[in-house]
Amino acid sequence: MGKNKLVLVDGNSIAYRAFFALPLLNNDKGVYTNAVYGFTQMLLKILEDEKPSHMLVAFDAGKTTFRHKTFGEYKGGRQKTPPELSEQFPFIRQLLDAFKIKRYELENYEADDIIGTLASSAADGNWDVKVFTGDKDLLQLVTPDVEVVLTRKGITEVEAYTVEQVNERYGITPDQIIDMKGLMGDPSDNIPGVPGVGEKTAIKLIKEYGSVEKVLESIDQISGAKLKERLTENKDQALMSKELATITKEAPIELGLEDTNYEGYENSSVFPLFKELGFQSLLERLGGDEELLPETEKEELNFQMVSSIDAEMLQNPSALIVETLTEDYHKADIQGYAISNNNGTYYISSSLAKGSNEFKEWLEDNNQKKRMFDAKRAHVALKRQGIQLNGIEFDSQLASYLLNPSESLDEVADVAKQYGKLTVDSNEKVYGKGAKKKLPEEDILAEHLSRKAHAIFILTDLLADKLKENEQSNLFYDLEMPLSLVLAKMEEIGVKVKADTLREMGTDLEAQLSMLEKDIHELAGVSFNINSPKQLGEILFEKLNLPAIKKTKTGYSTSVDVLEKLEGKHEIINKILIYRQLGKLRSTYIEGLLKVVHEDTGRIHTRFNQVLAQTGRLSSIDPNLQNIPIRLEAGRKIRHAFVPSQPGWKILAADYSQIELRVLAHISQDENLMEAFQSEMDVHTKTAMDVFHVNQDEVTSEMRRRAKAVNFGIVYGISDYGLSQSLGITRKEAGEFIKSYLESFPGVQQYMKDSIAEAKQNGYVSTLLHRRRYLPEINSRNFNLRSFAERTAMNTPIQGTAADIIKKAMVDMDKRLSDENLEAKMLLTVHDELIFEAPEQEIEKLKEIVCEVMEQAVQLDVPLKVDVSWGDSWYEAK
DNA sequence: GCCCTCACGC
DNA sequence: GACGTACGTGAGGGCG
Repeated sequence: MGKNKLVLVDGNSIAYRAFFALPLLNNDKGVYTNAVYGFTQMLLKILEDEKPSHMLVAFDAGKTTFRHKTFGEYKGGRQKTPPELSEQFPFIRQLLDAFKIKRYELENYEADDIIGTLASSAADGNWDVKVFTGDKDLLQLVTPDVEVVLTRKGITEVEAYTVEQVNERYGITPDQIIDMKGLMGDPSDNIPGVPGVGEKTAIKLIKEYGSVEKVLESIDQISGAKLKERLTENKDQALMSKELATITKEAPIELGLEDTNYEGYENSSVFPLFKELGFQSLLERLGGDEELLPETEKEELNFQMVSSIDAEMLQNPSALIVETLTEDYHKADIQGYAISNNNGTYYISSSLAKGSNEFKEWLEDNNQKKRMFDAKRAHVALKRQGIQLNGIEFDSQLASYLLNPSESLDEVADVAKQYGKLTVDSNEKVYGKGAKKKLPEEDILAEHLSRKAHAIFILTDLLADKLKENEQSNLFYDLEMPLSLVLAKMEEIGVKVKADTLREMGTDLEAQLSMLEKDIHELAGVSFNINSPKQLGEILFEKLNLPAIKKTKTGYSTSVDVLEKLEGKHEIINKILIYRQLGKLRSTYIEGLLKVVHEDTGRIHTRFNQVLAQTGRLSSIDPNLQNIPIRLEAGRKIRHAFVPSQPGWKILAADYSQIELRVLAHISQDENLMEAFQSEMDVHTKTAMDVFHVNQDEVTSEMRRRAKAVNFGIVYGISDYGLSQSLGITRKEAGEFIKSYLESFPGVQQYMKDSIAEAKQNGYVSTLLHRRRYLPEINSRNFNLRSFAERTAMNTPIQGTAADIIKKAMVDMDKRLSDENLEAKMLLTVHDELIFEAPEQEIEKLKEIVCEVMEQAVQLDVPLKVDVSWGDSWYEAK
């Protein structure tokens, strides 16, 4: 017989976590629901992941407990539970009842004690127990049969602790947790401990002596006069603290393990409560699971599977679906079409479409307007069938991205669900996923595509109105829509890559790597997989006994910053660093790129994702051509392989100089920063002068390096912690740099304040061209979430405006190239850089045009500056 | 198939 | 005082 699975939940703790992790949501009746919502998410996750046979949620009861007899001030000074949370507890109880989950509370005892008692009574070997809580104190309950799962961040991100993991994290056994607390105390429960003893000292002492009692017996042997004195003076307090921290396993509870038996819940009792609370998304989440809910009625849609194509279908305007199943549309076949317009909705099979010249002409007719979803995909797929798609009036994927970039809207179903009433099944539901993905029967396909087409036809007006309301119509029609076609063109052209050059570099790397591997294995005295952080960590920190500087949640960290700190301590380190660097080049850039070079043309066709990045930037996949190495020479050589596609042509690269800082100068109107750009100063030197209060000729290279990192931080919105990491200094020092920076650039400081205020006021921040990013967490009472939202509020207008500018330059540039009848082709964009190929005789002209177009893309109050270079490869164009 | 760590670019 | 900290994509290992 299998073991019983008992899940015990610390109800108060999880409710608190949920409350502080989520913004203060309320439902349409004005009742706060954030804690209930978070609690529900956690419950669903537990039921799904753990599938418990037994389950119970324990709550604290009343204000005083048996511990108050020991120590009257126990939990003293603790802030009162916010009323916004208190009022949610009745709903949490209702929720548990609806889920048919047992709940329990006991006068004079805390939830911990109920959990401790039940967990210990389940120690007969027939039970697997999991305890869910946000309170680290409960780690004392861990045994080989009992795991404690702590919430990490948000609600549903958790970390399970076994005996080994407690030991790994604290270096002590679970039952020594109470000894640790006895010495260090716990401010949140007002447990005093021994003054002056914190976590580090407590662990050290417990590791050495085993328990509080043993420590107190051995005070004489302990080094440090001050510590001795404190331990001596606070003996009783230490013992009492340990007692307070100890969870009882003998609470007089009136229910036994069998009473916690869990048999699942019924939608009929859960759904009405969800509805009352306004948990629409959870309703849908459960509703989407066919096992839990009978199929929801889809509204009727009249569509025709047509056998011939005629004018009735080819209306202006129409919604058009060009269906592809393969993710990479450069390779995808078209599986079928659907058209929806005022006359009706029609499914057209791909074979029928292929034979119809009328249909082809309609697709290519710029005057026949098409409403679409991801038009770039259709454009590229059709191009390979010899069809030039024209007349794209509206791309609802782009529109919904502009309306809210944080919604991930990968397919028509997502947008339909969010904005419309018409039900569209997800592609996964219709086609399956992974290895099982396949075309359904044709009538199913026909209905699916028809529903998509119909949804798009209806959604277009709705989305267009919303864009107008947001003053985003220009952004949509004049920037993102034309840009999608420019990107389609760039992707279709592709960039020529010399596979032979890559292969030669690969052979060379191979030789170096095998030598390094041999050396590393010899130095380690054993053969192991250097690419495995786990094995590498064991070799470095256990076998070779090097000091472990940092841990990840799964083991030792072996990242670059850790290894760099160990350089000089052992010969092996440097070799590992080089091995890593070269290994990355081999796998990601040599092998990775070779895999995607098109056999016939020798070109690489990336895909730019125009609807993903929260800031408005583009991203690039399959392959990512926006992270080709440049910083280190060994990697930079990869760029030798990127060459013009025709003899006599050159590669030309144009990049904006300091575009983000120029944008910052413009937005903030900071006089000091504007002056720096107007006088064409080196901005990092200028920053160093102001931050370190020195003259230009006193700026050392170290000062400039630090100033550059500060500017980097400003541009990317990193925290003092982030800056401290990148400079290898303390967080305090990093904080002081930032402070000094903001004093030197008061306009910037004011901008930062204003931007946060704007986000609080409107709920979003925006860029020069009205791109938006919503920041609901800006008002969160969770420090982390709020801080993150604040940094985002400061940073997104800067990065997003820079993205606006280069996108505008791309659209303008595409037009200029054709107006001037140049053969030059735009190939790539890397955030602040555009890459072209052109016949050598066009280079001079191209340089001139590129500079003009990029620098004049928008008018700022500081000049935009572009650096251009060209050569026989991307490497030479530096 | 999914998660984690690591590493590359801006 | 907590907590984990710019945005992306991709490779490899290790687990189920």
